[in-house]
Amino acid sequence: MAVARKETPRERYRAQLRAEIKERAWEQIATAGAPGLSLNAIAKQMGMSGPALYRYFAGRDELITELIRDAYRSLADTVRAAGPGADLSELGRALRGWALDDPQRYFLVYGTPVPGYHAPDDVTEIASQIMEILLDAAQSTGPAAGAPDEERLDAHLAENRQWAAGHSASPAALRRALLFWTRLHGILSLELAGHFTGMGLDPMELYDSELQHLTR
Amino acid sequence: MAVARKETPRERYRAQLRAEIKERAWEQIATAGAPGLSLNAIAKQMGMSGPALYRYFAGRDELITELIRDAYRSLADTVRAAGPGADLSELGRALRGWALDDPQRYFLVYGTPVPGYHAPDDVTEIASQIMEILLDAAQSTGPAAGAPDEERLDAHLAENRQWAAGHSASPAALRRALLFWTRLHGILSLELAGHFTGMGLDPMELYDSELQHLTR
DNA sequence: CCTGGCGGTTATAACCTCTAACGAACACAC
DNA sequence: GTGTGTTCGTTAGAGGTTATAACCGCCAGG
Repeated sequence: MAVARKETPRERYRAQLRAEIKERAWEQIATAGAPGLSLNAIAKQMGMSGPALYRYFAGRDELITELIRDAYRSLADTVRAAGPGADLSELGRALRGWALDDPQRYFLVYGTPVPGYHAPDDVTEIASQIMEILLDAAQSTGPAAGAPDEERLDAHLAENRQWAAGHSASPAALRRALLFWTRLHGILSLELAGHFTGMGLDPMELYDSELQHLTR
Repeated sequence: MAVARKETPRERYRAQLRAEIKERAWEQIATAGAPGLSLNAIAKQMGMSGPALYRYFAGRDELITELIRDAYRSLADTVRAAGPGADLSELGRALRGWALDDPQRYFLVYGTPVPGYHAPDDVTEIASQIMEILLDAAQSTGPAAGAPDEERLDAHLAENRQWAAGHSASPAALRRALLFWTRLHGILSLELAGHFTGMGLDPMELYDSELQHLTR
């Protein structure tokens, strides 16, 4: 254990209130999306008057950033919980479950960014942790070499692999991890945004097919 | 020619002003995203006072809806201009060019939706026109049958093809069109959102590889 | 005990969307 | 040419937001 000085009641209260604020924020986001989040409404909901929340968050941006951070952490925990030693199939199912569980949380991570916004460092840190788990799974899943029409991409990835952060994955594994990410995100993103509704097809069939193709 | 009664100066003026409002709106969206669009700011920029704009748009929502409509039309025009008779490669390049040309326009079509919002009918009409062009290209591009691991999906698509609106594409072509859509969107969406920045890889290599794989 | 920090309050500024009421200018009929 | 009605733009204002400032009371540690 670390030093972990006993928490003062004040600190406990403060942490608890911050958590409740975030709880309400998630509820609001679930029903009105991130742009519909209102500090004032949260405060009113909690029985306090507007500016009180500024004791706990520097402003709306900091609250949203905190929610994004939590969303990233939640995703990392989810894929971690599927492993270690999980293959891409399990990771894919875990990802889909996480996305469907709270679409707005997914959009907080992978949705339309605000042009000015820049993610804090620890968020990109978590993102690379996720990528590492993905790379582990990708390496232990499929063949180590690619088909002829994948040569060019594999060569590019072999030369530009700094995003893999020293991971020992083969170029083919790098490619699989990357395609896992982009392809599944493509389907999930369109599905959650409702672009499949009315088309009369089951996105899960598409998803599973892609997943099977990635792990063959 | 249709009857096309001569436009009155009033109508001309009105149309011109509506166009200018939309022009300013696009500028704002490009720099601050859709949630940062402000009718007041547009009015001030144009030298009029706030409520004047309500003569031209019923409100912020109608303006945004109109921009979404224009974005869809622009995308449809772009893919139409690549054809007719364009194959998936050309369509893919046209799509990427269109997306990179104005990322926020792309996000207006495929980005995070506002939970309450429902697209008007003519927008879904345009969407199905785009899908039809895609299906044409998909049918004339690859093989008519799928690999063994694509059987299940092809069967599902053969049974649920109402989204193809009576198009005569083979199940394999349906699958190619769908994967063209989801896979390329996956890459474009992540690229435009900046999720590749700092990874040190070229999204275009990934994109081209996927495109080549789709048309092989 | 008492004093400083913390949590909450109200007031206020500066935005925003949107409605209402008014005035001016224009187009059209006569 | 004159009247009349529609349209355009204005200001005023209600009600919402974020955010800051000033103030007050309470709890906690010295």
